[in-house]
Amino acid sequence: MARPVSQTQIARQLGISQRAVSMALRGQSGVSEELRQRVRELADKLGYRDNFLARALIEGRTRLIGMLANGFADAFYLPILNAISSEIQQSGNRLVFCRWNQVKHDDDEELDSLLRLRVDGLLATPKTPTSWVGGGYEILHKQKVPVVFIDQQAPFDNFGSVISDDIDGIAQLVAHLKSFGHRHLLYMDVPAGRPPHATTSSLRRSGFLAAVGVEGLPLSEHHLLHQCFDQQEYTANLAALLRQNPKATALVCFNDGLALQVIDALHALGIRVPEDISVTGYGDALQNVERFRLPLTTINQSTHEMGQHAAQMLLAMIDGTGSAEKIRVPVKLIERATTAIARPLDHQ
Amino acid sequence: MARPVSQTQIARQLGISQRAVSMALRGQSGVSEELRQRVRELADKLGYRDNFLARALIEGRTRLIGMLANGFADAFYLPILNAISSEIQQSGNRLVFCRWNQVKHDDDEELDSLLRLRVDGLLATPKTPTSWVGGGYEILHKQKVPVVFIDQQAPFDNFGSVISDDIDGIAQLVAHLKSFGHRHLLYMDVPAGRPPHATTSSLRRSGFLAAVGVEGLPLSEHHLLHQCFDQQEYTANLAALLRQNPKATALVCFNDGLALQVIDALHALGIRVPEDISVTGYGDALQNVERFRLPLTTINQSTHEMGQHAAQMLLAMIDGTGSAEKIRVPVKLIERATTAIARPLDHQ
DNA sequence: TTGTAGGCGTTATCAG
DNA sequence: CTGATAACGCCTACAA
Repeated sequence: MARPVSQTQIARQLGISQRAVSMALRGQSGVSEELRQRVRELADKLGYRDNFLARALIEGRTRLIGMLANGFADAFYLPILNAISSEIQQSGNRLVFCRWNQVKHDDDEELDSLLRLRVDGLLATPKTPTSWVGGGYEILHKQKVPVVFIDQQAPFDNFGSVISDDIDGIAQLVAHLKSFGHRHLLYMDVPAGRPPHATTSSLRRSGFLAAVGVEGLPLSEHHLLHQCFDQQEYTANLAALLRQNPKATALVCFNDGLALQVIDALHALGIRVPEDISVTGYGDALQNVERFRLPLTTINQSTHEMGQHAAQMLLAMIDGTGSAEKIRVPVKLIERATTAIARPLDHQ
Repeated sequence: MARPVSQTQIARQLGISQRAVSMALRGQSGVSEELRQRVRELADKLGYRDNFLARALIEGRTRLIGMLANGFADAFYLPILNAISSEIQQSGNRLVFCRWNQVKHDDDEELDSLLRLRVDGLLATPKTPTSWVGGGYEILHKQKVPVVFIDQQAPFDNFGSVISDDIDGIAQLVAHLKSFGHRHLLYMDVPAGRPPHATTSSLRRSGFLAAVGVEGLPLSEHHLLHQCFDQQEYTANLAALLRQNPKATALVCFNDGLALQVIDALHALGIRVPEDISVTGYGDALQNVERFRLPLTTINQSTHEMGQHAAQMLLAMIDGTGSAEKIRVPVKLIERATTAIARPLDHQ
């Protein structure tokens, strides 16, 4: 690919200065109308396009927005990405999409790469490091690059964040189950402290404990089962948990994906959902869920709005009309088919 | 956001030339080891990062790859996007994501914006214009920007393309239905010539006609029903079509999404699937489809591979180790629950 | 109305 | 081994 046409080339062909070309093309005064015509014509003929990089170098802004996320596999993030790409594009900026490094446990490489690109701002669903200090995010923080976290608490004051109300969501689920007569609930979690879900995981777990307390329900010593990705093994683990908690009639799962795994395990154990045990998901991330054999009762997180909020906040931070806020988007319970009136069952 | 540290600033602080800093940081010979140390230390301390824009200006390449697509809503493209983002990132390039303009009927604005950014290459699932000449794509063609089309025939020799074998896919569906004893098939299409599906639509429709001929099945005069997005209206249209074709026992749908709509319409008419009428989808784009009440028989298009092929081809075109190819990815029939042995039914 | 000069942050080509 | 100096494509002063 040969180098594209530059203003200098046009100027040379016309025997004029490069500056005249620049002025003419941008419609600024300082060039005769006649010369402007000639410049325009030649530019069109040669297929001239202004070089965004060169301008960015001068202006000190690139109109590039970094977007860091865990790929496009998780359906939960799709409405968020959709909203974001839409907002960013409308604003005349461009989205540089950056995937999580699937092996490393931080985002430092990706952040470095985005920083070298001189993005004007960053939207991120970050991996959660054990500590935010000393890592790539602290560099953004110090350099005052506008950053908005999505689905993750902001670790610095000058970072914006858009999260959803996990505590309230879990509370709604627990209240819902209680209203169905459930008294012994168990919480199904993802592996502790592991990305991608580290923050929401701890929030929902503690939210569960709090909600159970508020509702005055008994709390089992073994109220929690961590996910493992071998379905056989998970089924065995779940069987053991139910044996330890024979009165349990409802399982509150960290998210929709885990809920599906739990339901499969229950079915493998010959336990019916929701007749024998109720199950709840979280996120309402499953597409076409109303077509499922067993549509999941879950919490909807208004993901599209989350994306919109995040993009708009970031754009406002960049052009100085707004500052970093912490936005908490409300959630709502979606009652479908995996929860029902409690019917105590003896697991043995 | 203040301007980030530059080599010149480092040089000034150290009282040396900017060039020395450049050499030192890139580990090139021409600088004493001792000076290199001092440069490195100060650079780290100041949080120096090389400016990609400046380098791109000189090198004439940006390591930016444009990706033009219709957002993140259509599940069919997600594995493609996933594969692409993965490949691009591994290669040390970055993806600039560009959404379709939802109102215009061409991609010219987006292409212009990408061209001004000087992307090194473009991956696209383009809108299909009535003519490729005179539009934005012809400009890329003339300027010899590496381009790979996905799920769309390439209109120029120097464009690569990765498509899947629609003709064969439809043929497999027709053969499958015939083996179940179906003789009267109808084809359900999307609105003619309308993006996003213009090309695949015409391919599948003609593939259907061809396959029906090859299999020696009768072809009704009214073999086709176009999608409309009002479900009420669509149901009425479908009822009319079935009245015109009382012998029809199988409906071949343009894609999975349409198949779902068709199934809903059939159910609204009190027609059972697959007992009364068999329905096929296309694309295998539905997530968790095995959990549906009615898992769809469909054609799997190996979307992940399509993305990989496209990205790898584009990267090879960019670095000159490969050229534009036309890749046709094979498809395979996935038999699930919406097709069954034909049982003629009188629709009246 | 036009041209010249300087700079944005880099790399590359020269001399010294 | 080092330091000016000129690109890259563009913009903004300033001078003509």
